[in-house]
Amino acid sequence: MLSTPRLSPTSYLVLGLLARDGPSTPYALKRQVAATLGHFWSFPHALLYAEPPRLVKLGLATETQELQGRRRRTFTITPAGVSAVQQWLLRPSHDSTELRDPGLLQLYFADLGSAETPRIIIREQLAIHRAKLKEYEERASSQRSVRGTAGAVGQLEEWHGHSLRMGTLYERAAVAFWEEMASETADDGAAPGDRRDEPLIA
Amino acid sequence: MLSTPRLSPTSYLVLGLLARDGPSTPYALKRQVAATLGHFWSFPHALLYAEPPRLVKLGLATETQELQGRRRRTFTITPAGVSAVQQWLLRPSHDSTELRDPGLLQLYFADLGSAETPRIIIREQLAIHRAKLKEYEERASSQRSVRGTAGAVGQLEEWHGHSLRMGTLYERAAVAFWEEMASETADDGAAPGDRRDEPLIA
DNA sequence: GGGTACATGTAATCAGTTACATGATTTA
DNA sequence: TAAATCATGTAACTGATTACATGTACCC
Repeated sequence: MLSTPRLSPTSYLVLGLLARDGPSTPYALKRQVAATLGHFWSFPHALLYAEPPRLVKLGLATETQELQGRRRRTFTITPAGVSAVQQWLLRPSHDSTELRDPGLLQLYFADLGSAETPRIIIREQLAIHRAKLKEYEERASSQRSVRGTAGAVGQLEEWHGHSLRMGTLYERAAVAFWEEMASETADDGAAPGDRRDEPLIA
Repeated sequence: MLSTPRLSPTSYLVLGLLARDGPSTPYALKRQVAATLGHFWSFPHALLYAEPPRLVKLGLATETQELQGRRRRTFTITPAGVSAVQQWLLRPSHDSTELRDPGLLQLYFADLGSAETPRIIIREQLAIHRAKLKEYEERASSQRSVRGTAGAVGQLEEWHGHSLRMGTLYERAAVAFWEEMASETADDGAAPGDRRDEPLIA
């Protein structure tokens, strides 16, 4: 397989799902994504309808369509597709993580607002990230309890769980970050720039 | 100011920089971004050339161009632009953080490769994130030492520092995550799915 | 004075996003 | 059977990415 013109993360997402779950409709992909990576890496459903046809054009998948009823389109990965994923798996992604946080962007510009602006932003973001963290942790504990009754889960689910674990760790870091911001901005009247670093021996 | 048609994060980035730094060329914006948010939220330079003209069309900025030499284009924020930023600052961003990590995507599909695939991915990602973390921490400590000699820095630089601090926290979380993955995959022969959760009392 | 790195910009493409639209199923 | 929700898809737009291209300053 000579280098197919650069595939995007979206391409590999779709290829990977097709490889793992077998022939799928875009809707099935959507479901799968929403339950896992979709929590912190959004792939709007239109993307998952648009990507498979691209893969077909590249010979990495094939398409069949129902003739009656919903006329669902089902996509199947080709051997070329499988080998594309496998090669990609072994090619280290040097593209670094994109951490696109609108709240952080606001904080970055907080000095352009009024004196209360930073506090408002921080309070909001703290609430948002705490909620998200809680959601992750609840999901994790419900997973665990299912496993508790049913015994060990397969390796597949375990890998799925990993992505959420990263999400959890990120949210924990985010909560810690915003809490730190909150304490620096606590209304002792001092603006963040006024304090010393390491005010206490850590 | 009636609702300008939805502005993107990029719009606010540019508006914010124009508001803070005064009239700027796209190149100046590029420099500024590269030194701060650009570390974890990429804004390719072409974007920073494309966005200001959009803002001009919306009446949020104005443009002047040198007539000789490099014919640089300089953009200035308008009062409408300033008020747009300020309103945005007070409107909580409910859009949640996008955490787009290609390495994590690979891990998610690691089971599609060979038996060694997970280990390879994990090793690579661990190296990458450790390097990035080190870079952040060195940058932070050099900042501190500058401050140590020159006294307190302005509030501006402090806010700038915040974004990098979030970057640092994220990288720490990432390193912790990949280390955890590494230890789960340590070659005791067990695949991750085979182990119990909480094998030891933590 | 020639090379190298910085500075500056545009054009073409393509991916991602929003919006729209409708068919099928479930539930009240 | 009406309402609500799930399922399925397309079209239009526009923002993001890549690639190209050239000018200017600095270094040896």
